[in-house]
Amino acid sequence: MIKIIIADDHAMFREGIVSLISTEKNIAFVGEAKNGSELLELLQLDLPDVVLLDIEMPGMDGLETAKKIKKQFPAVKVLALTMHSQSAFVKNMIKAGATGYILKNSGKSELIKAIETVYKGDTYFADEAMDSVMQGLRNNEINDSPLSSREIQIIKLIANQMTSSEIAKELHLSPMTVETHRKNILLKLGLRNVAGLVKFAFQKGWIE
Amino acid sequence: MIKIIIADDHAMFREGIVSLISTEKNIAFVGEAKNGSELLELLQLDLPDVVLLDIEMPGMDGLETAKKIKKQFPAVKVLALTMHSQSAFVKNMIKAGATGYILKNSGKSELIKAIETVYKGDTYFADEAMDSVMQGLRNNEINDSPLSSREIQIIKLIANQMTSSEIAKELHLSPMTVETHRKNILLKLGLRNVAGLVKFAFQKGWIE
DNA sequence: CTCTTCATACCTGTATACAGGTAAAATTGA
DNA sequence: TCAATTTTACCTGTATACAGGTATGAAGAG
Repeated sequence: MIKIIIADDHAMFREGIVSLISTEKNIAFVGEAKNGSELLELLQLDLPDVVLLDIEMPGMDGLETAKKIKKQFPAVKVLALTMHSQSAFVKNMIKAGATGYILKNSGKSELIKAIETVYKGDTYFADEAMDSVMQGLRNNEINDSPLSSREIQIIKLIANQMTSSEIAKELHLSPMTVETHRKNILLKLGLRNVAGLVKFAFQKGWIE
Repeated sequence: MIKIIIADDHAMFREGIVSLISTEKNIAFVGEAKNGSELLELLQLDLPDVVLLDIEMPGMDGLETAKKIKKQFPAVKVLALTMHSQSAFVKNMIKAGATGYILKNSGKSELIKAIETVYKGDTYFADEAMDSVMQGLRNNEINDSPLSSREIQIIKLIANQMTSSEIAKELHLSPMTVETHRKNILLKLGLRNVAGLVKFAFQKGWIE
């Protein structure tokens, strides 16, 4: 019997998945969480074999949560569950310790297969996700490091319609420095311009 | 017996909801669609009472789909199903003919209640959605985006990281024309640059 | 049939962003 | 403590965006 917990901010989705899996005899839900911190609390009470972890969640997101799980409960397998197949998401989740990655537009059979595979200690990655990573590697060469806190801070200000020189004043930096950060961010994320930056920030939930 | 169809691009979510509702004796699924056009095809074969319509879908989105349903099959009730409670989403769906609006982070009981309410011919709107509309009205949001359809089209392309000249090629226009549109958009909305533009587009729900 | 908005296109500038480097403190982690 | 990363800062260009105009044909509303 595989014990699993789901963490997703949408109740309807959680309940749907629980219902969908309920017919499976060798898989049982032992908990539901609507965000990362709630999940970590649950883990302290009862350890599941696998965590179905949504990447996009308000508050502590899937990335942070996965890191903490792997630190505090290394035995628990993390199966990332998301709508996006972008390489940055996938690579970050792998780094954070996820051993599986599937998309919400895959069906029940793939979900179950992924859970069983991850449970056995193997890795399971959706084809679309792997394709995306491969393509990213072909284009991007070296860069896949996540953003630093300074870079995130600057993204937020850019999204607030500020220019580099305004940001420089705000943070008591040289405009050159801000430009360098911008450049590095675009490079790391494989984006072209502010539009991509703001879009990314929105999808990350850094701005509303 | 209430006959319903669900339209959502995520198979996992669709299957989950079908499973969740399967225990209900007075509600039966008669179909599933992964986008708007697939849904319209299904409607030509068999008319359900209620359509559970996800707003965010690739290709023909929920808004367009709802309009077409109301035009071709006015008897079918549309219950909008989404993650967002922003007033722009809600208002647009109401305009498009939806008589219900619930969020994906509400639970099974609310979903069923919404389906039954809409089926009876009444309207059902999630509290969060109505609050958002009210707050929008309290501010100055009455001006239902004074933008023309061309301008909206261009905003979407800008948000897609395209430059003016690329957009010009895409739409078979002069780059100057695109620049003029950009300028007018910024002026109308009181924004400064692309960052503001993309942020606005996100808040309006024009991009995901 | 006017009046208005829309979509189209152009002009002259300046400001800002982007692309390609280099490099050296400061900080962090193993 | 030593290596890696982060944060800082600079340089040289080119491309793009932004600000300030003007203007004309077409479509729609009154």
